[in-house]
Amino acid sequence: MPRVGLTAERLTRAGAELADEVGFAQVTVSALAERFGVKVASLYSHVRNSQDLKTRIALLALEELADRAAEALAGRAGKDALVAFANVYRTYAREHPGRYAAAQLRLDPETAAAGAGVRHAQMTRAILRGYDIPEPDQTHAVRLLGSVFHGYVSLELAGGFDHTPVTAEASWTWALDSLDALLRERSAS
Amino acid sequence: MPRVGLTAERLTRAGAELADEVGFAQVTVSALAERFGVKVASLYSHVRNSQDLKTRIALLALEELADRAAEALAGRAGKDALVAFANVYRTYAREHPGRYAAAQLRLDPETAAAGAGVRHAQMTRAILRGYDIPEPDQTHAVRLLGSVFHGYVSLELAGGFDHTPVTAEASWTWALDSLDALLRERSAS
DNA sequence: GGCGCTTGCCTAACGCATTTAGGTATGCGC
DNA sequence: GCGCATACCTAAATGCGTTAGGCAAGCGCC
Repeated sequence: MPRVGLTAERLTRAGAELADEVGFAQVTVSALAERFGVKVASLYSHVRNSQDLKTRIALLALEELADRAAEALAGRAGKDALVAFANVYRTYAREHPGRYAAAQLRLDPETAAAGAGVRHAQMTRAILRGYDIPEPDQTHAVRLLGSVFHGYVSLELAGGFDHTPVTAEASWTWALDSLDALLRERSAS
Repeated sequence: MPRVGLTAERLTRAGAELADEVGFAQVTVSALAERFGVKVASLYSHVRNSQDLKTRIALLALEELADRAAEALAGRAGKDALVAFANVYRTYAREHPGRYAAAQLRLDPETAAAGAGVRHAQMTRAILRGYDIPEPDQTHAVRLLGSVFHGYVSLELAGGFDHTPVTAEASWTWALDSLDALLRERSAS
């Protein structure tokens, strides 16, 4: 019986792919073992348990998202940065629905802090630099942006925007235009 | 062995309570049977399977939410209606986190259409009557409102707004003020 | 009050996922 | 070519979901 060469990272990546294919909730130790042509128990040498595996996938997704967002933000400011950043989230969720669902996993605070969570917070705040909004409004604005991005993407992914002549694209653009106008309104200048 | 008097409705209500106590994901046929002091198989006379049970809980939550929202909207218009409606969602999610999670369950289209989903859509649109927004902007606005409500509540419930001096309350009020201003801006008048 | 019938709840059994304990053999370093 | 670490295995326990079939509770009827 040849050695497959499992590692925690390979399992995590394969788990992420599996999540995109069949949904994060359907990611199971058994399914992953089958995908590698290996017995279930073998995975427990590399991953503590099912929860550990899911946490790793969540952290991978958060990392990937943060990387994409950082690249999108580079060299942009103002509305340009806002739109680019927002589109990273939306595109990632559409391309990788399973990973996006994984990123929503409730992590215990230390795990979240150790991961890319901090980078996300910093980047959202960075967008607002172009709008020059004083505290505490800046924190309010960070939360509003996060809510709109996450809320819109969730509802769209859940199919909430189907069955209407008005496209999800158009509403997305409208929402971003509105947010931009709103932030300019709240600017200190 | 005395008859307990199980019905689908009693199971659904108990399931909803259980969801609020331990989380929707932890609502299981076994746990529910134990709560009634009854063997697991007995539930299958009243509920088709685990999925059916979860669907019933989701529909109950959607119904309750719609009822509360309808009551909040009665006799209100404009920003008053907006704030009241938004607070119904937020308060419900805080009081009944398990039920709120249940309401997010992916339902097949016919089930969703038969339930309270339509009422929710109609009520969100009703809020906008006070702002007199023409189509297609009205649809865009409906989606933006839904995104903010759902997104904010989700993030707050996930603990995303802890660990800062700025309270979640203040940001919520700020967000609603901003939405009101934005909608007045887009009004046809 | 006794009779039968519906049906609420039961026991028994199977399938599948998770997890642990302990065995085997592979292939790297010497 | 040898030894050792360890990658992967078998075996077995546990727990949840689900189905099939049985017993008796309590209602309706006389």
